[in-house]
Order: sequence, then C-alpha cells, then structure tokens
Amino acid sequence: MITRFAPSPTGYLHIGGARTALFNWLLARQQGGKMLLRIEDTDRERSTDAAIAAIIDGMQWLGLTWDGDTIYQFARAGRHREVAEAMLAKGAAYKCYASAQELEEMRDLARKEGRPPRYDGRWRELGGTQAEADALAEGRKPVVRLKAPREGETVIQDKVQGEVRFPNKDLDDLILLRSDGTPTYMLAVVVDDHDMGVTQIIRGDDHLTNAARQTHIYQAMGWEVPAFAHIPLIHGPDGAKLSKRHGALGVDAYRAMGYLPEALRNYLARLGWSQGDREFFSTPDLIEAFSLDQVHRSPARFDYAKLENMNGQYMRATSDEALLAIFLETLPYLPNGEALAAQVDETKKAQLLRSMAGLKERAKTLVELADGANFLFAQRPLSYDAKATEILKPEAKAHLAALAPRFAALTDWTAAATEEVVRAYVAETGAKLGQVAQPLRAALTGRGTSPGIFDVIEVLGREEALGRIADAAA
RNA sequence: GCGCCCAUCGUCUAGCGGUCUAGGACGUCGCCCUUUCACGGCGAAAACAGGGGUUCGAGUCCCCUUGGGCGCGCCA
Repeated sequence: MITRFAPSPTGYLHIGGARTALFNWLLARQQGGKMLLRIEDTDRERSTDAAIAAIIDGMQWLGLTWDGDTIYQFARAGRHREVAEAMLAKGAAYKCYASAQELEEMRDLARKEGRPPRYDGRWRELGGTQAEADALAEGRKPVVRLKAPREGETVIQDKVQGEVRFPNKDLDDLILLRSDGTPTYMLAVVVDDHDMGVTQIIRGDDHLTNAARQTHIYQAMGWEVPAFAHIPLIHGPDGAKLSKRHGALGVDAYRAMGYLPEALRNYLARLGWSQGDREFFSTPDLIEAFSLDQVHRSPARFDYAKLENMNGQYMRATSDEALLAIFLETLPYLPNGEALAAQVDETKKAQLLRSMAGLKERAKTLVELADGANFLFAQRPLSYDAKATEILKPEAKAHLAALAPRFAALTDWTAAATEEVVRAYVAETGAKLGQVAQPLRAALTGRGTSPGIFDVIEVLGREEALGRIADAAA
C-alpha cells in the first residue's frame, strides 16, 4: 500500500492536515507500505518556502516520517502538460476559448435556472472549425478542458464514505491546462498520484466531489483509479470547519502550548475514529488498531479541554528522565523558554530531575511544567504572586522567622530532616502544619502551588533556601 | 440555488433489532484524602433532533421534516 500526504504550502501545517497526515502514516505503517510526501506548490502566488519548512518541521515534530524524497509538484509541470497533450491527441480533452466574462454569464444563468453553476461545454466539438479560427484571430488563448462524460453517473467506492454516486450531468468539463499552459491542481494530482504509484488516497472530505472529477481523468488515461478515503474535517467549537478564527493553529503552536507529540497523536486519532470505549492508544497500538472503516463520517469538534487532560495523563505516565529530555528539547519553543533554556546547566538539570515527579503531577502541559519549575530559575529576591502575597501575612512571617534558625542549625540538608524540624515546631507551638507549610511554600517559590514543600527545600539547597526564607520573613 | 455528507449527554464517543430504567471519557458540580495546588477515590446532574412507517419489539432499518457541514474557480 502506498499512501501520500499532499499539502499545499500556503501556510503552516494546520491541525486538520496533521490528522490527515497521521491517518496516512498510520495505515502505511500498519500495512508495511509507504507514505509519500508531495508538496503541492503549483500556486506560485501563494506558495512559500517558509510554509514548506513549517510543514516539514511540523511533521518531524509529530514524528510522521515519510518515505523517499519529497516531491514538488511544480517541478513536474512538464509531465503534467505532456499528459494533457496526450489527452488532447486522443480526443479526451479539447481547447476552450470562452472568456472569463462568458464563464461568469454561464454560471449566473445556471444558478438562475436552478442548476449547479457549471461550464456548458460549448467548445466541446468546435476544434478545427471557423469558430476556433476566429477566436485565434482575436488572439484568444485557450484552456484545455477534459471532455467528461455527460450521461450516466460516476460512482466512488470510498473506504469511509461508502458508495457515493454523482450524476455526470452535474460534473462539468474541468480545466486541465490554463490559458498560460500551466497545469491545474486537478490534472497535477491525478498525474502525480498515478506516477508515484499511490494506491490509497486519504484526504479531507472537502475533496469528495473532486474524487468523481478526478476519476474521469483516470478513466480518460486508462489508468487504475486508486482507493479513496475521504475523512471528515475537524470542526471548531461552533461546528464550522476549523479555521483561523477558531485558532486553528499550525502544529508548531501546539508544540509551543506544551503538548507532547504522542499525546497529540492519540488525541487526533481518537477524534473521529474510535474502537469501542478505549481512549488511550500508544503509537504502536495505534498503528496496529487503526482502520479506515472505523473512521466516522460525521465531523468532530476540537476540544482543548480533552486534549489537555490527555496530555496531562501522558506526562504523568512518562518517566521523569524521559519527560525531562522532552522538556529540555521543547523548552526553546515555549513562551519565554529561550531565556530559561539559556540558564540550564548540569545543576539545573539535576534539580529539575529531582523535582520532576512533583512537577509533572501538577502540570497538564509543558508550559505548566515550566511554570511550576520557575522557582528553580528565579533569582532572589523573589516576586510573589497574589496567592503567595496573601499567604505571607505577619503571623506567617513570624513562623518563618522562628523556623529560620532551626533550619540553619541543620547539619543534614534533606527533605526528611527539614520535615522533622517543621513537625517538631508544629508540635511545640500547636500550629497547624498548613499554617507553616504554606508560608514556606510562598517564601521559597513565590507561589501558592508547588511540589511537596520539603522536596523544594532540599532541591533549592541550604544557602538559597535560607536566603529565600529570610527574604520573606523580613 | 444545486449536489453530496452528517445527526446519542456541553464535547469525544459505546451502541451494529430485544442484554438500554442508553455505557465510558473530558468538562461541570458535590464529598473524601491532604501542608496548598494537583493526583487519586467515591458520587451527581447531563443525550437517542421531530414526525411518520417496518416489526411482536427501534437509539439501532426505511421515508419525510428540521438542523448542521462540505462542495460547486484559468485556488489547491
């Protein structure tokens, strides 16, 4: 089986495209086949190198590897033209001299008569006639159109949509070659998929009608039609196709939001595909379990809350060492992450690793993880957030002042030793543990939330911890 | 306008004619655990769009209505 992912580089790799790529990848891996990557850059106006780089970067981050060289569609224009010429030669295509204005009128008329706005095929049989000579004399440049069947229907056997029938009268003679001789998308896709040996096309269901039209091209060339699978688009919270206004961001944005690739893969796969009640699929499980006939036909809405929850579960399930590695790798992409990354040395790494167990339990994303780890990077004197300020009332400061010499007297700076100090203090004074622990937390982290406070004390080290306590007690 | 697709809790979904007083997950709300926040545990509220059929029996099959989506370029 050969699948392919064929994005047009007019923007970043958006989340819907990523899911399409994921499905192609999953199936190819499962079948021991190949997934090819083709960049559909025939729109010279809108295609950019930056977009190509973003797509490739996004796929790499998501771990969606493709086989063989990346194909650039524009580079194959000569071949596309050659196929159009062949179709012209065998009478499967014809030249059309209709002007933009004529086309406009045709569409208006069709609409008025309750028909789909289509080209009427007026140049179908005019090749070599006086009409063509006249058009040429006027200096008109023709487009090449497919001579599509007008009777009967075209049937698509779709792995997701099932059998879908289109009356041929509703499918017009699509343009193969523009008047400037460049190939259109319709022609290019078919030629490329054929030449690349693609056997299974998985793409968004916005292409479903294109499948029928493209089938006509395959048939005209006598080529085998690949299997189709048109998957529903991802929708935003309002049920409309996910677009920029919903924050349909590039996958790089999801990296910056601190999601793990494996969690995102799992979430994306489960969106519109299911196997019973099961929610969690590791990537190997996904490869094994994925199946097109369990892909739903109805579109699903993208839900950040569920993604976050899933991501949190993945983080917690990841070992401290592995999560640290991912964290450090991702840090430069996180908001303000570069500044933090610059401060990471062996000491910081060790502190992070030591804190990871407590940190990851409190974070649903790497951004939250970075936020939680902030106390390791903060410089004295700390700035306190609202919660910490609230905690550091006079009586809290009194506790800190009383505790400071007891900590200072410690010879053994460990979580256990400091905890013992605090417990003894609590027992003596009759204070509640929380009345002491919370001020410590505020003093040491500047927050109302952190990993276990005794772990924090140990990780920070004697000097830094005592300094922060003194700062807060003042 | 025309064509195609879709329709179970707010969201993702299970359900493939009787096991459905409709199950799970996220989210929401309670309670418990607890040094905070989390995590974890327990529990609650929450859905078969409507109407006709078919059938002994329909969330499950058919039709219509309604609602939503996608498509209809010398864009891809």
